[in-house]
Amino acid sequence: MGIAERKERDKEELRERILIAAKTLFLEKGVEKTSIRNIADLIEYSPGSIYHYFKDKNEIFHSLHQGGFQQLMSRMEVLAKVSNPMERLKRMGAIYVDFALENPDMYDLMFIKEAPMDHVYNSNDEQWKEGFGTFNFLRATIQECIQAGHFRGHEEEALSFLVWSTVHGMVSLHIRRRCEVVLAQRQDTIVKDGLSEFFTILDRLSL
Amino acid sequence: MGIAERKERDKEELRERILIAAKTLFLEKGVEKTSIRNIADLIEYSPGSIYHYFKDKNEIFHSLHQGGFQQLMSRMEVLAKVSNPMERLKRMGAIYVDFALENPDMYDLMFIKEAPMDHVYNSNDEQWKEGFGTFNFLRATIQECIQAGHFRGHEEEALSFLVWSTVHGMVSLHIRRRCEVVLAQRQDTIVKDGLSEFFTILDRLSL
DNA sequence: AAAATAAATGAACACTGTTTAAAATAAAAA
DNA sequence: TTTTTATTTTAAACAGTGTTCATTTATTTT
Repeated sequence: MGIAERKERDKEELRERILIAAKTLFLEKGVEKTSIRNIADLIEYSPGSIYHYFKDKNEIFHSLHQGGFQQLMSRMEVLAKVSNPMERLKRMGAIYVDFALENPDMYDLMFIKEAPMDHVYNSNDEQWKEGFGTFNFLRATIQECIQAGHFRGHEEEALSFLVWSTVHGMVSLHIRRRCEVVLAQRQDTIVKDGLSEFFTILDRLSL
Repeated sequence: MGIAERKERDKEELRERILIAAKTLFLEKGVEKTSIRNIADLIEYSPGSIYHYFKDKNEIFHSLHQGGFQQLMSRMEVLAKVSNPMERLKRMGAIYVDFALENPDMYDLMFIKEAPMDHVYNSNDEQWKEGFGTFNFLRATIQECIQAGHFRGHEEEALSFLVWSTVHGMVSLHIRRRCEVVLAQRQDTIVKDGLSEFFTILDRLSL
């Protein structure tokens, strides 16, 4: 009965090759400008054959996007060892920004892109609950900060939203290229610089 | 000599009709999914004729994009009367958020939607840079705040980017409905609440 | 009325995502 | 081994895209 299993493995392998090719091209020239024919060319198969492994182009995005939340969550795991909540909060922000800058297309799919990904957020997708978990982790950390005497006068939920918004705002303006004209001469460092300004503010709020 | 002028007016009128049709469709189904043929159908002209009034699709987007900035800029004009820079900064944030919440589609077009036109951001279009006058106004205001003794230890440009990012982050997460799952019970107020948390932080940084 | 000018058109080109009937290949059964 | 069955891959086709351009249509000038 090893033949059926080998066939299954072969099929899974080609599926994986499609995903790798798609990811390569998405990162190289963007999702919209990558065609099914481009992907097919790269793996040396016909365009039609891709539709044997994925329903459509969106399903390829979705498949890659699932991996995205898993990646982000696994990056956050090192924070379990950071006992100081303020330190944890800052390192959380750094991990979030790093992830976004290193995987802009993935981040785009996860937090910026609209319509075709709506079903992801309405479904009981396990990976989405992972993302939900990330925000709850932020809230818990901020709650700890408050209990430790920081952020006096602030409300936990709204402050958590504000913190999330701040890092999301920076990386999404960068990813959608809204700071290129306005901050042309320091495109590469502006997000990191903004983050360090944010850390300065957080430190000042701790006193 | 009134004939030439009438022709000029007619031409300008058709140009305007193209823009209105494009705006309608862009906001309705997105820039990428709106075709030149769609626009032509709506104004009951042939697709080719649109190229008599705009170099390409990018130029149509560009034109609408600028109009949005002009709108936002005109709302900011009342701030000229606010002499206290910290007060001006806060009211600027409120105007920005209000504009975004009242015109989510236009905001989407201006700051969130994928901007397919590379040449726009790479060009040294003077008029385009005018569109970003709002950001320069923010920078000037923060510069004034620093000169008045606020934001000690902060760097003006990076801080300006951070402030912009914070308000952009909140409204864009709201517009793209990323807080619905995570903050289901206070969708309607979370942006305003987040902004008020932000104001609290700004006040604390003034001391 | 004829000539010159400007505007609008529709067909064509090279792309896109996706579907599908047919062909090639591999596996199972005779 | 040969035939039948199932699967995988393909090429062609469909309907769409942005854009170009020769041709037609309408308007203005002579």
